[in-house]
Amino acid sequence: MELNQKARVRFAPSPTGALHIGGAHTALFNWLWARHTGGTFILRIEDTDRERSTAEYEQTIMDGLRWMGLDWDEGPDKGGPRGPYRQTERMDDYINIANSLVDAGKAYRDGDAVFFRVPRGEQVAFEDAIYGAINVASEKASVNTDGSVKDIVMIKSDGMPTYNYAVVIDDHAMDITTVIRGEDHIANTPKQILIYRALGWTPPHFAHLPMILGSDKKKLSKRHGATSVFEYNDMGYLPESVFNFLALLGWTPGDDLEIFDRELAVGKFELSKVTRKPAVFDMKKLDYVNQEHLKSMRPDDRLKAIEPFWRDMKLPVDKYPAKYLEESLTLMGGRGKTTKELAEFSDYFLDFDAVKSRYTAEDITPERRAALKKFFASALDRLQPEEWRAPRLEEFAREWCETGGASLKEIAMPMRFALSGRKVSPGVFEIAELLGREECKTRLKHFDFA
RNA sequence: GGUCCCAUCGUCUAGUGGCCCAGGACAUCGCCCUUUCAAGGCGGCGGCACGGGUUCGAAUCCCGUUGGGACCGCCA
Repeated sequence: MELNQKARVRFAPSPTGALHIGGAHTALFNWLWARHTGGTFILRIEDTDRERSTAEYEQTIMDGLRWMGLDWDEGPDKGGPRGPYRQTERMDDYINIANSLVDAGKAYRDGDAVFFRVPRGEQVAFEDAIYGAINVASEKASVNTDGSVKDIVMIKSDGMPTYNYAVVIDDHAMDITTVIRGEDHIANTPKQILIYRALGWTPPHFAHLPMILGSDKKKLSKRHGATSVFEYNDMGYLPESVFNFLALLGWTPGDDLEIFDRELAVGKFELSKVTRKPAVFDMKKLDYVNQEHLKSMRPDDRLKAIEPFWRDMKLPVDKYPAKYLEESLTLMGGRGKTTKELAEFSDYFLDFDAVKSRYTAEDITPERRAALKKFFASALDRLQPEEWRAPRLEEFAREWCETGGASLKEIAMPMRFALSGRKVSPGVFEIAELLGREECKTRLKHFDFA
C-alpha cells in the first residue's frame, strides 16, 4: 500500500456536542498523518442531522481542535479548493448523484426517500491500513436485525443525505486519500464501498483506529466523567499533555519514548504502527504525562499556564513581577500533577491571607513558641536583606540547632507553616529567600514567632 | 441472534520464528536521599487467555475453544 505519499485526510465531526476525547483522538491521528506525510488536514462538518446540529457546537469543536494544537488546512471557516466543507452546503451533489443512481436503476425512490439497492452475490473486500484484510459478502453489508438484506437509505424523507451516503460523496469530492476514523466505522465501510462501486469510483484507503475505553472497558462516554477536551483544560491538564497522552493510545514512537512533543510525534508517526487493541483511558497515566510536561516547560510558559488558575483563585497576580512568579513556580519543582494543583499549592507566594486562613499556630506550645521567638529574632537581627539567602539561612539554622541541641525539623516545620500555611512545600529556606526578609518578618510576627 | 474485529503484567505498550524461562512506562510495595512533601535513585510484585497443531525451535504461523468489543437507525 502506498501510504507514503502526501496524504489528504479529514476529520469529520457532526456538530452535536463538544469535541470529546474519542473525537480528539481521531482528529489527532488524522493530523499526525497529514503532517507526517506533508499532506493536507481537512475539517469537514457533517451537519445533516438538522435536529441536533448547531453553529455553537461547530465553534466549540473548532476551539477544541485549536486548543489541542491541531490546525487544519481546509475547512468551513477557511475554505479550500475542494469545498464546501459543510455537508448542508453540498445538497445539490447529494441530490443529483442520487438521481443518477436512480436513473441507472441502482437506487429507487420510496416516498420522499431514496434507497440504494444492495447487490447480491458480490464480495466486498478492503485492505485496512491498521486492521488488514477485511471481507464481507455484499448481502451482509447492510442487514436488518433478523439478518435479512436491507437496502441502504441514501436520502432521508426530510431530503437530507444519510451519513453512509454523504460520506462517500464528500470523501470523493474532497479527494481524500485515506479515511482515518474510529473502529466503530469498520462495519459501515462495506456499505460505502458498495456505493463507490455503483458510482464507478475508486474508494480511498481506510485506516480504522482502536476505540478508547473507560476503566470498565466500555466505550468511553459521559458516564466516565469528563468528555469534552475543555474539561481537561479546566482540570489543569496542558494541551500538550492531552496530545501526548492521546497519541500514546494505540501508538508509540518507539525506543521506549513516552514523553514527547508534537514535532517529535509528527516525525515518527506511522499508520502501520498503530495498534488494533482498544485502549483503556487511564487518568493516572495522564497525570504522569502532565506532570512531566509541567516539569520540562520553560518558566515563562509555565507561568502562562498557571496564571489563569491563580486569577480564578482571586490571587493578586498583577502585584508581582513575572520573574518573581516564575521563580516561585520553579521552586515548586515536581510538586503538583496539574496546573490547577500547582496554582493551589503555590498560593502563599502571592497572598499571605491564604496562609492565615488555614494556619493558626494553635499547635505550638508556649515553650516551643519561646524557643522559636529566640531563634527568629536572632535570625532577623543577624541576617540583613542581602544575607537573606537560602544557603545562609540554612547554615544559620543548623548552627543554632547544633549549639542548642535541637533538631532542624523543630525550626523548619513551624517556619514552613508560618510562611506557607502548608505542611508540604519546597525547602523552607528557599521559600524564605524568595519571599524576602521583610515578608518573612511580617509572617513570622503574625504568628508571634518573632 | 447475525456480521466483523480483538486477545502480552491491574493499565498503556515493545515484541513480527531463535537475541524473550518476555523489555519499558504508569499504578502499587519496599529501600535510599531528606527540614516536609514531591521529584530523583535503587529494588520487589506482576503478563504471552486455554487447547491442539506446524517447526529442530513459537508470545510470534495455522485451527479450535473461551473471553471481550464494535456494528446491525430515514444518528453520525
